[in-house]
Formats: sequence, structure tokens, C-alpha cells
Amino acid sequence: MFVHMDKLAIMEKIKALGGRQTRVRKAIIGELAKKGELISASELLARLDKAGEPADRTTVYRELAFLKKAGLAREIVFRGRPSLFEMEGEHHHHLVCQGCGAFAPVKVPIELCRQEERIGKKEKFKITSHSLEFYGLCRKCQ
Amino acid sequence: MFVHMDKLAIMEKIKALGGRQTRVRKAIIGELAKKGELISASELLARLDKAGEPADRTTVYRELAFLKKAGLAREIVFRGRPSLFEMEGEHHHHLVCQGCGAFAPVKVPIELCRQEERIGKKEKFKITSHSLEFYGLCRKCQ
DNA sequence: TTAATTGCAAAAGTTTTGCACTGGC
DNA sequence: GCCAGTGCAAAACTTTTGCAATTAA
Repeated sequence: MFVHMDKLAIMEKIKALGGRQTRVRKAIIGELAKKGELISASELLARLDKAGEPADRTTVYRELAFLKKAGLAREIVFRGRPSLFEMEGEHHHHLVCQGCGAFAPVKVPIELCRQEERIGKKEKFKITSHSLEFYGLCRKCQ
Repeated sequence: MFVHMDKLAIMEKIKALGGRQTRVRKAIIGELAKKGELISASELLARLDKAGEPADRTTVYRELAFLKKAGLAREIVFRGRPSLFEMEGEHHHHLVCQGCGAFAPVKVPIELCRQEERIGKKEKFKITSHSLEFYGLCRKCQ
């Protein structure tokens, strides 16, 4: 649904930051890209195992932190659940079902970026990003 | 800065839900209201101690869950820090400084509620609430 | 070589659970 | 007397840290 950077561009960016091309790193990026949507560190860990590319829990957390710092992955938090991650791509938000826990990506037709600028100027705050997530009930849980 | 329900109305709502008026509950609501803005469970615990109204950590968490369920308090999560709570009041969002960790309340001049309705209808999702928080650098940290 | 990366063990921190006791109404 | 509310101990989890061993470049 959303366009991501290709692997070449990703590795390029990593190299530019002094990062190396390792088995574990490639596996993590691969799983993150394959999933396409939000995934927790624990789920990622399980998927790596299943894919025959096992990695340590600590390594997964460290790699996610690295990818975030590199601007290649995004972390999102929802009330009452662990942090979720996804590869950076087209700007979007999420609908979270408070019944079954499912979530769906959604594009918001609001020019929040422009609003960001306005609010930042007014509050003398240099805004660099925002998080906007919707909570409710999905079709099944209503 | 923001208007909250008065204590009478709060206790009324609690009673209607079968809740009781206890020493600890009153103290927690008092601290939450006194602070006025976001506060973590741990900070709340410390403030209760300092105020001579000590309570157990578990009790604090349970009370916060109760107040949330009663619609009297709101929980907000930010990346990389524990949940924060505040009494329900006028609808607003927050600016979070990634430098020093400070946050400031802010009203957003976007009619998100109307957007909610539109998005919900389109996605067949019954949206009940949203979270919108801005990340960046405060005046001091720029 | 040599600095980034990894795994393991342990710690830190938040939040939840079980259970017996207390106290509002 | 009930049953909500409370404290205590322990557990469940997520996430981080320290350190020695590995490995990509």
C-alpha cells in the first residue's frame, strides 16, 4: 500500500552513516519491509526465527534504534501496547481497534505539516514531527 | 490553563459508577488536578508522598485505570517514556521537546473531530478518539 | 587492523496480578 | 455485612546496559 525505499538506497544510507552490511541487519530490514506495516520488536524477533534468520532480542532493539536514527524506520506508540515499528515511507497515520487490537494505515487529508509550521512559530517551538493516531472500533468489533 | 470538572461533579460520576469516596482516591484526584498537566504514575506517587497522602504504587495504577474508564482522566503516551495522565478537560494536544523532555499543552486549530467522522465513514471504522502530539525542540533546546 | 556488530547475562523500569485485609456505605 | 478499595509480594514484560567475542570493510 505504501511505497518504501528500495534496498539499494537503504544500504547506501547505512553505509553513508558508517554502518555495515551484516546478515542480521539485512534480515531485520527484510522482515520489516516484508511485513509492510507496524510490527513490535517481539513479533519481529519471532519472524526472524521463523525465517531461519535468528537474532538476539538485544540486537533487534539496537538495530531498530539504529534504523530510527538513520531515518529509515519509524516508531509508533499506542496506549497499552509495546512500541511498533515500520520502514519509513509515504506519510500516513493509523486507525487502532480497541476491540481486537487490529490497526489499519490511513492517509489523513489534513495539511498537518502546514499547521505544524504555524503552531511551531506561535509557540516558539521547532516542530520536527508529529504523531496522529485514531482509536475506535473496526467493522468486526462494532 | 484548561478547565476541569469540579470535585463535586467528579465524585458524582464516581458514585454513579458504584465507586466510593476514599482517602486515597481523593488524594490522587487532588494531585492530578493540582498539577493540571501531564504526570506519570511515578511522579504522582512521589507527589502523594510529599503531600502526606501516601499510597501504594499498585493502587495508583488501579486508580488511574479507574479514572480512565470513568472518562475522568486521559492517558497519553510518548515515544520512549512512561504513560502520562491528566484529568479530562478541554480538548488539547501537546508539544514535546526531544531535547529536555519538557512538554507544553497546545490547542490545535484543526477540526479534527469532523475529519474523524469523515475518515471513519470511509474506512468503516467507528472512531472514538485520537491522539495528536508534536515532537521537536523547545526554545531553550534549539 | 579496527571499529561496528552481536550475543549473553543481568539490570532497570513500568505495569499487572493474586490474595488477604480494611473500610465505605 | 457486602463489596469496593488497598497494600504487599511477586510476576510479567518491555527495553537498556555492560562486556567479551565476532566479523565486515
